[in-house]
Amino acid sequence: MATTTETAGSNAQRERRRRILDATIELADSGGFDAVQMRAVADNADVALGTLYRYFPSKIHLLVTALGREFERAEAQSRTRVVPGDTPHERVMHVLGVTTTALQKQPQLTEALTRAFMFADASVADEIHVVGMKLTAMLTHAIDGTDESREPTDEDMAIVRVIGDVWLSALMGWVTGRTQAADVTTSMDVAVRLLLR
Amino acid sequence: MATTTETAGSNAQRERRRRILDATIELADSGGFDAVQMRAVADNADVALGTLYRYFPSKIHLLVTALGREFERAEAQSRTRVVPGDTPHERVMHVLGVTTTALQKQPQLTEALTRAFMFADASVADEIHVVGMKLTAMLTHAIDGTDESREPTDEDMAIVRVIGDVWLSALMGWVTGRTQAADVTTSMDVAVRLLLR
DNA sequence: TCCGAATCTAGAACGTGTTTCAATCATACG
DNA sequence: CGTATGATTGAAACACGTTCTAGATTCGGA
Repeated sequence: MATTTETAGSNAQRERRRRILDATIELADSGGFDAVQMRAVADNADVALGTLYRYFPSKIHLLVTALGREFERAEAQSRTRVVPGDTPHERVMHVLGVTTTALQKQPQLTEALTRAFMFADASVADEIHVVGMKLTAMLTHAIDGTDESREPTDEDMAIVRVIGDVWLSALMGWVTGRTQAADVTTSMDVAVRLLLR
Repeated sequence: MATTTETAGSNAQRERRRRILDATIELADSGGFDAVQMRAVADNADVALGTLYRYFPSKIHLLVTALGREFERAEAQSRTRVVPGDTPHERVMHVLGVTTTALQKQPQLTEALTRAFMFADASVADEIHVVGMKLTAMLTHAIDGTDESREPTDEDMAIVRVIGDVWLSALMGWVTGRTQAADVTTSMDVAVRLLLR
C-alpha cells in the first residue's frame, strides 16, 4: 500500500502531525473558527509557526484535514451498527438526527469545521472528496437498510447528493447564527420527505 | 413609506453609497473576493476608509448588500416576462439556466458574492433575507407559470427552499474551483427532476 | 448668518494569516 | 565518526480587515 499522508515520515513527524491536529480540534472546540489561530495552534502543538505551515499550507487545509479525521471516526462507528427504522425515510432521518445531535453538542467545533469546509478552494479538493465519500457512504447505507446485497441505484446516489446539499445549507445557516439548531432537523425532514416518497 | 437604507440621508450620502457599491462590483468583477479590498474600494469610491466603514460595517456586509442590489435588478427584469415552458420542471429549469448562464459570464463577480453570502453571519440576516425572498419569488413564479391567481402551496415553498439549497451548494463547488460550470446545471437538473414529479 | 453636532478625511495602529530567513538540530550516508 | 542534506526553530516582516484619532468640512436649526 502506498504511504498516505497520515503514515509518511518519521515517528517524530507523525507525532508532530498528530499534536497539530489535536491542538486544532481543541482550539476549535473551545472557541470556534476564530479561536483556531495559527500561532496558538503552533504553540499548543509545541512546534514553530514555520513548521505548522510546512505540514499544512493554510488554516483551511488544517481545519478540513481535521474534519476528515473526525468524519473518519464517525463513519467507522456508524459502520458497526444496523440503522434502525422500517423505511428509507426513517433510517435516513435517524442517521441525520444522530449526526445533527452530535454536532449540536459541540457547536464551536462544528462552526469551525463547517466554515472551513465552505471556504475551501480547489487546492483542498482531495480532503473535501474524502468527507463527501464518507457522508455518501453513511446515507446510502441508511437508505438500503439491512439489505447488504442491494447496490445503490443511480437514483439513490442522486438523492443522497441532494440531501447532502440541503444538509450543508442548513448547517451553514445554523453555524452562522441565522437559524436555530432545530431548523436543521426540520429542513432535513422536509427534504427527505420530498425526496424519498 | 418608511425611508429605507437606500433612500436615507442627503443626496451626497446617497451618491457616496452608490459609488461605494459600484466600486465594489467593479473590483469584484475584475478580481473576485480577494480583489475587493477595503482600501481599494474606498479609493475607487473616493471616500475615506473610515467613511466606508461608517456605511458598511464589514466587507461581508458590503458584498452581501451589493449582491442584494444585483438580485433586485435580476428579479425586476424576470418579473416582466412570462417564463417559457409547459411544465413546472421546464419553467424552473429555464429560470435556473438563464441565471446560471449569467453568473458564468462573470465568474469573478459570482465568486466574490457567493463567498460573502456563505460567510455571512447573523448580523447580515436582513440582507440575506432580501436575497432569499427574491430567489423564492423567481422560483415560485416559475413553478406556477402563467396562472397568476394560483397561490404557492406549502409544498411549493418547501420545494423551492430545497432547490435553493442545492443551488447554493452547486455554486459553492463551482466558485471554489472544485467542480465545472456545467456541473451546476447538471446538479440542478437532477434535483428539480427529483422534486417536481 | 452663525453655531453646534454630525460627518468626512488622512493616516496611524492593531490583529491575524502568511512568508521569509538565518541559525540550529536531526538524520542518513560515506 | 564526520559531513551534507533536509527539517525545525525563533523571530521579523508583510498584507489586509478593522479600529481609532485628530483635525477639517458639511449640514440643519436658531
